[in-house]
Amino acid sequence: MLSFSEENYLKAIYHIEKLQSNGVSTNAVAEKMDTKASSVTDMLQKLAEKRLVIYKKYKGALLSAKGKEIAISVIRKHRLWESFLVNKLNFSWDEVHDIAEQLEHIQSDELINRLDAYLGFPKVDPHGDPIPDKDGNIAKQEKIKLSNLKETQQGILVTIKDSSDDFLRYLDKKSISIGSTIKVIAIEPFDKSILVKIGKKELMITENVANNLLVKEI
Amino acid sequence: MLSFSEENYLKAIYHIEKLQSNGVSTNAVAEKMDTKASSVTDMLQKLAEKRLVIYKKYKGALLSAKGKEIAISVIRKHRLWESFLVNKLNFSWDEVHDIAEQLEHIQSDELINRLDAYLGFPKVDPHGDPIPDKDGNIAKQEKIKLSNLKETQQGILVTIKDSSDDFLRYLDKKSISIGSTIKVIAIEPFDKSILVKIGKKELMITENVANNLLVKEI
DNA sequence: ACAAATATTTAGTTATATCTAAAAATATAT
DNA sequence: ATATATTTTTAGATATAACTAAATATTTGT
Ligand SMILES: [Mn+2]
Ligand SMILES: [Mn+2]
Ligand SMILES: [Mn+2]
Ligand SMILES: [Mn+2]
Repeated sequence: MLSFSEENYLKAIYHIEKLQSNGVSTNAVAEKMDTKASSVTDMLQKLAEKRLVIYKKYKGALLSAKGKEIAISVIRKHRLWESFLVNKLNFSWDEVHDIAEQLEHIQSDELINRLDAYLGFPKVDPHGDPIPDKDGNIAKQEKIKLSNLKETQQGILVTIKDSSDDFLRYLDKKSISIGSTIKVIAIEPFDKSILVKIGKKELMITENVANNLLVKEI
Repeated sequence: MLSFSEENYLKAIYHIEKLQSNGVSTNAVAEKMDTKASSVTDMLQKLAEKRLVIYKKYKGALLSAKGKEIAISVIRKHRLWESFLVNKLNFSWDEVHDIAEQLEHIQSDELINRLDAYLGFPKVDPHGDPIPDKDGNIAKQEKIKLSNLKETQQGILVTIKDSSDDFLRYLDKKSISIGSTIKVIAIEPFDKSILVKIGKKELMITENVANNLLVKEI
């Protein structure tokens, strides 16, 4: 039985690992966890002792098979609870993350598997992120940044990369949601801002926004 | 923001207070929490410092208004989650307590109030215990021990006093559930065992069982 | 290759929550 | 009333998970 803190570290390492190929640095974890590097070192040593990460001094950490399995199970729980909050309790997608941060640590396989069934085995959470199944398999999503599309191309929004409350509320305001079809009308060479068409409306979005909208090209 | 441990102590004190009129003794709390008296003393001092209990050395503790409010809110969460687990996720009533012990510490008023609404504002949990409303009001239940009924009297089962898994499974096996009408046919003077009629079946129960079945006389 | 900058670890401190053993207060029984 | 038993508190220890400051290792730029 791991502490909340240990589980959160494993999850953070998992997310950072996906962005790089080398070992996850102490500082990267410290930034993600909003803590100090020295605290991270302590925890990495403890997790290494428990064989949940492979850790070499000054060289960073990588999840072991067991560590990865736990990280994925925490992510599964997080995303299923977010789905429950949105689909059953009618929370909006910008309100659920902090509550799911708590719920993801509830220990009961039976609970999470029944919740999964109750929700109809959803494939993605309210932000379009894939939900690992009970064996830890994660469906591969075909997705590219909207900013990689060229003029006249279009895509279906599948995932929000930045799930901050502010960004999610911006999207609500502009009526952009998972499943929206987005067509690139024109790209401004000066600042890479993009004129897009969503439904019947045309809309100007910044490059930053376009970098955080992951679409499946159609 | 209180720790899980502080919340659990407040809940334990609340439950013990209801059984007695005087201050709650250190030992009583230690037994309920399955911990040592010295640990309880530490915690009572801390809770007194935070004005959640009124504590006099060697004289035990009583909840302050604020402490009582928190205890009731934890109990509300516990019972609502138990209701969710049974009514929505189809757990049986003997499987939900331990999971609710974890869920009761999730911090979000919005969550618990939406859950309450989602469940249709249930008045009692799966064991017949009353669920406090969001203002902390607890509906008063008219209930007496089945063992207090005399021959030929009958009652409707409203609450299970001992909610241990073993007792709940015993009741399942005998098809006794909340709402069952139970009629006292005969009381054996020697050991106070009772012959009861439930539905169409007659059944012999021990005095101990009868003490843990709380009924509304009809 | 070396100095400077940066990243990481170590050492020592704090806070929480537990424990055991000993001391002190209270309750009980003759 | 006084000895004995019981309950409760205190003192001191351990484990977890943070922190700051200092030491050390690694990386970068010239
Ligand atoms: Mn989230
Ligand atoms: Mn999400
Ligand atoms: Mn319970
Ligand atoms: Mn209950």
